[in-house]
Amino acid sequence: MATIYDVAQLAGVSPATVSRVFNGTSVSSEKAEAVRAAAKQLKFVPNRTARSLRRQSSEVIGLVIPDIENPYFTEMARGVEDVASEAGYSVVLCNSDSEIEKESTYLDIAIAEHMSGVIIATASDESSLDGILATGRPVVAVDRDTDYEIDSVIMANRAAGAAATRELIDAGYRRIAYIGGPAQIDTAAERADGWRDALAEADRAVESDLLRFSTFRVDGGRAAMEELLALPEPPDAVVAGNNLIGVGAIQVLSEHDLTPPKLGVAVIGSLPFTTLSPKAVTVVRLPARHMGVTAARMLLERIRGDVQPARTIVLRNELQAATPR
Amino acid sequence: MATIYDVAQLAGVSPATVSRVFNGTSVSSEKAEAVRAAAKQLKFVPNRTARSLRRQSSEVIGLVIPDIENPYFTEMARGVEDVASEAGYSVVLCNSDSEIEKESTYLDIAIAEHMSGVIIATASDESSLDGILATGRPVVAVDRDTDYEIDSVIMANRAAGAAATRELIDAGYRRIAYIGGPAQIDTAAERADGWRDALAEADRAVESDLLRFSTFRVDGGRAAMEELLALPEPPDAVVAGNNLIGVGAIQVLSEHDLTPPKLGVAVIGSLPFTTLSPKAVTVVRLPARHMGVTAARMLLERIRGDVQPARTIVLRNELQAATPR
DNA sequence: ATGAAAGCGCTAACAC
DNA sequence: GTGTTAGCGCTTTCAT
Repeated sequence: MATIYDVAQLAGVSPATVSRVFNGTSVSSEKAEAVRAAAKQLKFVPNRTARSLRRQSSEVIGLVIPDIENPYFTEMARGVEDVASEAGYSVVLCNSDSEIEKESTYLDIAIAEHMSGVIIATASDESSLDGILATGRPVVAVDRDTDYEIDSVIMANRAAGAAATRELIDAGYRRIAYIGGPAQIDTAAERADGWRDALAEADRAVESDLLRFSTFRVDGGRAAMEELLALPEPPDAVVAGNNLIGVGAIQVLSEHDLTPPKLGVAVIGSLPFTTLSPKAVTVVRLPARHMGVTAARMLLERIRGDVQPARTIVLRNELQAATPR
Repeated sequence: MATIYDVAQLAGVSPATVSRVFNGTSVSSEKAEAVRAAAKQLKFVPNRTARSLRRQSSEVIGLVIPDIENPYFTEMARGVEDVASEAGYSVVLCNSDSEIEKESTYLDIAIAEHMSGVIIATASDESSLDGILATGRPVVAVDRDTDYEIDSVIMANRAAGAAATRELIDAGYRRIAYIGGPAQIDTAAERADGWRDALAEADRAVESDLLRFSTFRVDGGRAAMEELLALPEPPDAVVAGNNLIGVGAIQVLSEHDLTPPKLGVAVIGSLPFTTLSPKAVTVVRLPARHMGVTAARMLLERIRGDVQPARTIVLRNELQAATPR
């Protein structure tokens, strides 16, 4: 691997000049040309490690998400990546797997690798950002809000839960259940609150039997749906608290020959790769990519030195209603 | 941020001793204790950048994939990650978006960041690994083979194509189309060869009208399926060259009220998050996670200095047949 | 505008 | 077993 010394020697200049050429500071155009030619000839690639060590920062941003196999998060990752790479930053994707330990390891890596900043969808409300924030690096929370005074981009979860539920009410369903993620995750709780809101608003009883907190994964949706169907008085409709729960629930319904809209289904979040008719299921789309884009922009502003007070941006969701039955 | 010098001073030892404690070389237990105590007190985190610069390597492996939104690749990423983190390595996920330029940027980053090795599903057969291989870093190819003499883990693509097709033949379908990815991507071409094999084996004519090369994405599957249905003599079954093509094709079929098995469908790769009855579609499962696991193990062996000749591992696929109609 | 030189934090010879 | 020291490749004062 060629270094700036090799390039400097070949170009007949000092290493400092080579560095300047690659950092856009003023260099006479002849020397700059010579340096570029030499660099090309030697296939010189600047050593980022050395640069980071010297500068105490690197043009890398960390993106920590709880489930890399969830299309909601990969869609968000795309948004982050597009903005970041546009600005010359690369994105390191870290999968915390919803485990606080893994999450904290990745956060340590972010510090140790001198990453410029971090965008994180926390694994739980126990997640600690103390270490990374102590280094002064900017951190932006996405999807899930935190107790820290940091920028965050979240969804209108309560409104989404209410909109989904309302849609099923309007379609004429009577007993509407709700399957959410883990109760201790705020987004799950808020969406469930929205479900309650909509039921109350329509003067419906809120039966605790019909409220299920599960996992934000397909198997969670499956298990909860099975339980609901086994109830003495099963529901005639269900709100799925996220995309994967929706998939699991619909799978179970199909197996029981209750494919929607036989049993009404509304999903908070897009149904990934669905092969279902879009008319059969109500979808409250969450703008995941947009969330990523917004978070990345905020982070870049902070990296560039913006010091205004922490902002929280709440993204509106879009209702894609099924046709009433 | 505390450095080893701070720790050394507090513990009353030399920086080298601190380094030794953190690298597991022999240090008297009293001093080791003192160092650990000092490190804890100062919240010392070893600076990976400095370590990498010095060691000319870092415990990070790069994983370059062409589509982060494709569950096939994220499933593979999980496999890689599980093995890597077990061995103390972290994984940096890079999305080339099937673009050679992005791919080569990420490869440059891998070099510049001193990553220990790279696992790559190449964007195309034009992909150049010259740069990264010149550095002596191990590279393992996954999913798509390369012209380089490197380890690779690939699927039995031709066999998968044949198995999928054979299943439709056995189920009694007469005109079986094939929708594959871009013809210049080997995996796409090989799977199509399998389709030809199976047709020939059954003494069926191979009509070029029924062979479509598209993209490996949902929209590609949709477009090709629409074209096939618009044919004067449309097919009565179709083989989808990958998971996303399968999703697109089934979407179009559902819209035309031809939901499988009305029109037969076989998919090479798992149908992600499907809500379809598993009986309706033949799936030739590709062991993506296993591919990731295998590739990661091979890479780690190479990183540890294994110098045996390049190996190619071909993974068997599993047939999950639909019930014959 | 350019060069000389110090130093980012760590590791690995090399001495003792 | 432990300390001293050079140096990984780069950026950035400070002179010139």
